[in-house]
Amino acid sequence: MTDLILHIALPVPLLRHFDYLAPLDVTAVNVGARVRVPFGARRMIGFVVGSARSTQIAPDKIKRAIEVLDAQSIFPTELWDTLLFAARYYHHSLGEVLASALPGNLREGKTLDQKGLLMFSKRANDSQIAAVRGAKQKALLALLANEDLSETDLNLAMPAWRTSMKLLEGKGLVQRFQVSHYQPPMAKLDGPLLNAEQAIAVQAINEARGFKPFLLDGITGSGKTEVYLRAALDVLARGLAVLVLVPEIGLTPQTLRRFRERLACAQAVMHSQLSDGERSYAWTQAKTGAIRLVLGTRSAVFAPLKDLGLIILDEEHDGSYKQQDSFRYHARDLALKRAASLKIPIVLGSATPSLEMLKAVSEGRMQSVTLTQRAASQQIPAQSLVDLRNQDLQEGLAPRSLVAIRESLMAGAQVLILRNRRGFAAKLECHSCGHVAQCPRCDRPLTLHRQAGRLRCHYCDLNQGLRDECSSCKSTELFALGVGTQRVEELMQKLFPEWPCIRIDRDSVSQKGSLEDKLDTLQLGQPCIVIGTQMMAKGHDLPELGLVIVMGADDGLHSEDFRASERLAQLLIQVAGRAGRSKRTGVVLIQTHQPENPLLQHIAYDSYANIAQRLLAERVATEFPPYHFAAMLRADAVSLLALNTFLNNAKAKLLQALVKLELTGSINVYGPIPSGLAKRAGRYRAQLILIAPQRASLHTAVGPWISDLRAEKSPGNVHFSLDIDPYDFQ
DNA sequence: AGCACGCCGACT
DNA sequence: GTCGGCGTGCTC
Repeated sequence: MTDLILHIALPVPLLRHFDYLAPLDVTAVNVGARVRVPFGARRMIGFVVGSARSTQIAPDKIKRAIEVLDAQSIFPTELWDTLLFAARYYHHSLGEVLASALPGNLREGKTLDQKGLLMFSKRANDSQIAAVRGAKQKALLALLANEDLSETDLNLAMPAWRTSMKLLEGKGLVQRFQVSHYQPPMAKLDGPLLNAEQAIAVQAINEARGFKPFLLDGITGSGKTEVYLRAALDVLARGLAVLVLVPEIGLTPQTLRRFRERLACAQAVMHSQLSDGERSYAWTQAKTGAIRLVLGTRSAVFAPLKDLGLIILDEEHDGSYKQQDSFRYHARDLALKRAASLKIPIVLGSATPSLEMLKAVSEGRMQSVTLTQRAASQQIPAQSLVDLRNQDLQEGLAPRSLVAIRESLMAGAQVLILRNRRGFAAKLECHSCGHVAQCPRCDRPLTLHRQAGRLRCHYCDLNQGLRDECSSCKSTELFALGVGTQRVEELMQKLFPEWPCIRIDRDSVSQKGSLEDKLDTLQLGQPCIVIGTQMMAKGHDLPELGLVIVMGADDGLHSEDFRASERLAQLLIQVAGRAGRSKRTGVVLIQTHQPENPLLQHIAYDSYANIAQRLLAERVATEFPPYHFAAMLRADAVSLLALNTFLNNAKAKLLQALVKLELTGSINVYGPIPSGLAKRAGRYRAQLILIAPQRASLHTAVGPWISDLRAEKSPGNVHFSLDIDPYDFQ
């Protein structure tokens, strides 16, 4: 009797599996089961991807697996198929892909049995409650007054509740316990009447059977969520489960609240801020079918819901669906793949759909349903461009903007100053005519290297000194674009000391619950100034917002990133939607040095549909996605020389391979291009960009190429990764 | 990715 | 004399 050989995928960045002898007592294993194995000097959890009776591995090298952890595959078949596809498509290690689809507990080999969810129960009488001093502790006791609550409920009800809960437990006023099957208390309210467009959308989705992708193209305030709720209701009534994806953690509590109010079924959230216990609980309960609706961010696309009948993905255009490190998957694309694998409908919603999905609609691969009407009380905000040329700016703000801010505050409205995302490489712009220094050969903006005092082209070797005057209008007032909005907060405090100024960006809201706290403050409606980045444009309701000032719009017009103008259009239209939800008529002022720029003109005065058509035509002409297909080899190293040597070598290898594969000319290779962002953690970064008219030829060439690069030891300790369908071209 | 093995500088 | 720096090589 020969030993059973197991093919195991391990969570290491190696594009192959490893063979092991099955444990002595094991005669059969299922594909997809987890296995504990020795690997070098450590132990790891891997996944069975196959088995055999013989192996090429020498008998003295092969090791025996320690134990098989699951009798069955830990993944539902349909999810397994999607994960296999993803590993192939993104040229990523299967073991890492499979591990990334599991909650940490299960990834580390914990057993699948349900140990239950942590619940909290009040054990205090009225006199004890009266003696409690802390405001947060009092609030917690009030929440627990009539019902026991789970961690999930508490996260929803009160940010940063854990410290106060610990104190209450210490006094014996609260007790914790575990339950295995928790049914949260659920109300079921009737929804509002649908308008005609919503009714058509709901009917189309509810009648769909089999794989059927919908693009729900609805302007802000047109009631997309109501359509999601009705579609979910129908699917749940048929005994099937629903997966809802949103781009940001910040959007989960308010969205979950709406789903909880309306749908009577067990629901759970899945996002990166869950504790290990919460995460594996939600995962396991979804798998057994106890939880019927999962609401989550990017990684929830792997939620193993039993009898999944509908996927809803909100704000489809949002870049946060693309993972930006290690396993660089796009949750929207994998959601589509999963829906296809399950043969179920999927609804992608947005007020500003991505060009990829608009192209799919035009080719008949996706059905478009549109919502064009707003709820009656909401008005479309007035947008206009503020000409910055030759203006006397204060920290980048024009006199007209400052006047508008004062007027708005005096009228009792809130003001949002939106800074475009940072991280664009600096450019040299003329304050007099708005002209940005260009490379004469490549027709692309030159990058300003301030320390060196040089202007460089990232697409050719042009490297010139700074000019004293604008090449277009001879003005000598030149300044760096892409810098200089940091001190807006100080200026606001100086000019408008009687009104509070709130800064909302990654740094200021990194603590748990801090964003919600700030948003709650804003919803109270007191006039104030908010300085925020693009996260402010996402979904939050600000009823007293009367004025939005957009700074740094020009950065989006002069970027190496071909997607910058699409993103700028989406950002500005989304933020205008925030102001448009206001009870007052909103005003949006877009500051620019190029008021004649056609894109800005269209953003300010035209519809997104028309902008998108123009951008699509541009992408055809420039041979960029979605009409061509892209991949990117990103690399970083301590030494600039090692970095460029590696990328040049990689480029040469690819070009050689194309000759061998008779694919010469079918892939354009650009680079090495230095990353638009400053070097990070002391390492220089650069990349090669691959653009091909056919997806197939790109994948044929890239597969062997990346394996080759991995096999070859890179001198100078160069790190690299492959990004298929990159979102960010910086 | 880890982790071990291996060959050169400032510490008890 | 040896603790430890991280270069490079391997993992069934």
